[in-house]
Amino acid sequence: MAYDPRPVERAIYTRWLDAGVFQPRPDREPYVIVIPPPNVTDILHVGHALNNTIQDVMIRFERMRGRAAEWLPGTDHAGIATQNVMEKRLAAEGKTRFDLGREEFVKRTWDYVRKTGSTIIEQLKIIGCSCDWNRQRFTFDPEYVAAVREVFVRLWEQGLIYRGHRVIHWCPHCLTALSDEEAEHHEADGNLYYIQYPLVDGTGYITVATTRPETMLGDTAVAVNPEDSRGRPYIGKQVTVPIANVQIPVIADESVEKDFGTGFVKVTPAHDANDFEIGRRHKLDMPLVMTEDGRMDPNSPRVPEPLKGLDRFEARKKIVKLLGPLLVKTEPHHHSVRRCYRCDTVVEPRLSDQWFVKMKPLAEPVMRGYEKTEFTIVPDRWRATFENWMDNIRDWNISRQLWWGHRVPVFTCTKCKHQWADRVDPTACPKCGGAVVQDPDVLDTWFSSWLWPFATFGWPQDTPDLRRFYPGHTLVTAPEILFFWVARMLMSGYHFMGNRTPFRTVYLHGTVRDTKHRKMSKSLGNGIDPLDVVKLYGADALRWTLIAGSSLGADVILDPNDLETTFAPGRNFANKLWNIGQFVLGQLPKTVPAIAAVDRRTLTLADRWILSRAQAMIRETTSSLEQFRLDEAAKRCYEFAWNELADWYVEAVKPRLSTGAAPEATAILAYAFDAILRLLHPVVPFITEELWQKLPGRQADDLLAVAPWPAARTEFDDPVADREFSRVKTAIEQIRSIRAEYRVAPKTRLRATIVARGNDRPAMFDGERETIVRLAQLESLALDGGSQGVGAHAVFGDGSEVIVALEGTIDVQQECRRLSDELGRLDQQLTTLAARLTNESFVARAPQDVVAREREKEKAWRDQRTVLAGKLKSLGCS
RNA sequence: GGGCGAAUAGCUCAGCGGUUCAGAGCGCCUGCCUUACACGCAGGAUGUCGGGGGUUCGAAUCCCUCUUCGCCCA
Repeated sequence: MAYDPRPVERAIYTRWLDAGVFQPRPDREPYVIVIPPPNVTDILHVGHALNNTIQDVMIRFERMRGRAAEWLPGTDHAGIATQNVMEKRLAAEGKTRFDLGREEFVKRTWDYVRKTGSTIIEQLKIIGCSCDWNRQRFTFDPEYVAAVREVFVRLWEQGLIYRGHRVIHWCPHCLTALSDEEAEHHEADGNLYYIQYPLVDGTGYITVATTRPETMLGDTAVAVNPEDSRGRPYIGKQVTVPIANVQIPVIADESVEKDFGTGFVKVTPAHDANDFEIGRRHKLDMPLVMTEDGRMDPNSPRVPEPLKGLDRFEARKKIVKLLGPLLVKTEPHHHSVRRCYRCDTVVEPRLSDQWFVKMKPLAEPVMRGYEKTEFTIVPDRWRATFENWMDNIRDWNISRQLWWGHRVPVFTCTKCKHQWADRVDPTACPKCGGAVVQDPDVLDTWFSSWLWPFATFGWPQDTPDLRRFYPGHTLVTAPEILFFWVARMLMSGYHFMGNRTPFRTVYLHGTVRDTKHRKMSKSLGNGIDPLDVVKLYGADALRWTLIAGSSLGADVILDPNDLETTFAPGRNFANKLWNIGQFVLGQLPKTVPAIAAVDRRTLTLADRWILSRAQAMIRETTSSLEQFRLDEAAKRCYEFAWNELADWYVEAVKPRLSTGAAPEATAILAYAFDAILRLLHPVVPFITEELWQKLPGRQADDLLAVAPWPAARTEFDDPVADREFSRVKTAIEQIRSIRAEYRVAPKTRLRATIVARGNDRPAMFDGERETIVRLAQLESLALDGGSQGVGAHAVFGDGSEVIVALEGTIDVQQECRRLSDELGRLDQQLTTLAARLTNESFVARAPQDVVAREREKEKAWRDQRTVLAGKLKSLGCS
């Protein structure tokens, strides 16, 4: 029967919730993760699933290790995104936010958020996230709002917030300013337009090159590099801007690139950040020629009649036409264009007044802490990127021209113009008693989420939570928001929390992409809905596939068009685990001896082997998780469960179990299965919990989610058993291989002989005789070296050999070929080995243990060769 | 223009100086419903580890360079 996760998962999650196991236990050392808060209007996509599964694996691991695991969940209010959603909804009613007015708009948004804001939170539960739901936070919780305001006022008082008049990134669709990080670079194919500006003195023209002709209406100069000899005769002269029909000077400025275009560039200080700097240096006028929504400003005297109110891209086309012969050349030009990260609209650089945070004073303590490794970034290839950004940090534009957000707490007196930031809304000017107006803008959403690691625990109050859970331990997120969020959290943490880092490790995971390596996105329609996957194959299968399929920091490639193939690894493994469980549980009596009570002298080789393998698995899995190598941990468990426990041990003990009198076997089976369930629990929590509940000896309120993490028992380490049982496996595999090669029918039982080399080998094989007979489908197994008869031969690495009796079916020719192929392969290996060992430099310069190992290898191979050659001779092969 | 990363089996990826190291999963081929599992079992095939140069006794693994792709920053 195939495993059906559906009836299991929901019930298990409810049990965990009822038992309260997701809350941090008292009196334990905390282990803290704060969730990267998803947007309150978001629905779960597979990127969230990856991000949160990684966090869940870590938190479950540490919880089982006995830590007070605190995984704080929540959402952020997502200013631009949420406002966009609301405006779209209003548009469906044929309305705009301006029809409603600010107050009503915010009220409606709140209604919407209250209704739908828990969607993504509920979805996290479906994929098994073990967050501390009692401490769920929202960046608009009253306490959080107070924290944001406190931070703003403190920064204001510290002189770290200022009003800046400069060119910023403006989104004409969202109608707000954006920070540098929110205006994303995109490669684009455009044109470079060469335009002639006539000299006022009538002596000719100056040709400028531009990618954005529509901005020429706002030109206030033409600039040329002072080093550029082509420009010298013209500096100081006046030219006429075509179409706008205004006269502007030709100036010299060092920032102009001589190699770009003609060497002459137009300067539009109000619509280009570089030009703004030129304008400032030369005290140029800075006229805006576009409206906020990206149309040519009808009220600007520089915009001629036919262009008034025209969209900027329409205006570009029209201007190109109007220029006529003044447009001397158009050439294709590949360049980078900034787009709004929320709506993908091409960003318009725009001169305006905004609130900025001075970043240098905030960045410096972080970098000091970074140098002292108070926090680390994994994988560490991101270090360079982080350092570069921090070292070249630029001030942060925090004002947004939105309605949905934390209102900027800056107040201005209408009478005396006094301006200040306040913790409470003032009723009158403290200086003159005049009427007061508040700044209409709101704060960047990141200006609230950068406080997440401490504002969620009650800051600025000195709460017990804050004392206990700050600083946290691990932050798990995508590299895309390293600057947006991670760097800024570090800054706020060091600044407001006594120079202490908010977390020790920043774990940056990869991006989920489709098979064409494109980021999954709604607009491309190449996304995978994690809930579809859960419905089809279960949350465990989803989690397994994401975790086992992505190594540290690597991108995850999934095929949205073939969920079956994509998630087969997880589904198959869950099914396998389930069936191992069905078998094991079916075999175990009501009470099973504790592993510590087992008399080790009575154990078989297979028993000792699986116990030894279990210890190796415990150590390696634990160590991999400690190093954030979740994929390695998952795969190591897979290997034990499937390739060691199921394929070999379970098969080996079946006969003993069927006698009903093998207490050691049941104890070992129970122990090994219990261990694998514990180690796998962080990755596949549902199925492991379900199976674990059914193991003998469980109390009604026992839960795997809070069961102790296994510790390796050194008394079961058994290198001899590891080695010897692998010989048994080899013997079985060789016989199976011979069977397949000679097309022996599966049900036919054969006689075989093993001629064991080495003093204790015969006894060792004798001890596992039953296993070999059973798993190789033998009729009998001789170990005395006699009665070899006619048969197929194989020689192992240690010189032991096996002969499978095949009277009648044996083909001597084929047998000769098999064995001489084998001999040829060995000879080739021996040749390279010999070359190495006769190489004086190797013997002299390679480490002694390597040389010794090579010598041993040579001896073993020679023995093997001798046996093989003898075989060939006795068969009469030429 | 600067920086980072990737290139290994048909696909998705491990391995990142020395054990038969050329691997896993999926796919493929052959044979099996062996009473836990056909989402399975057993047996197989498949790669000049992107090209070229170098360092080393020894290189998928380190260095240089080229090509292709991706990301970040100007």
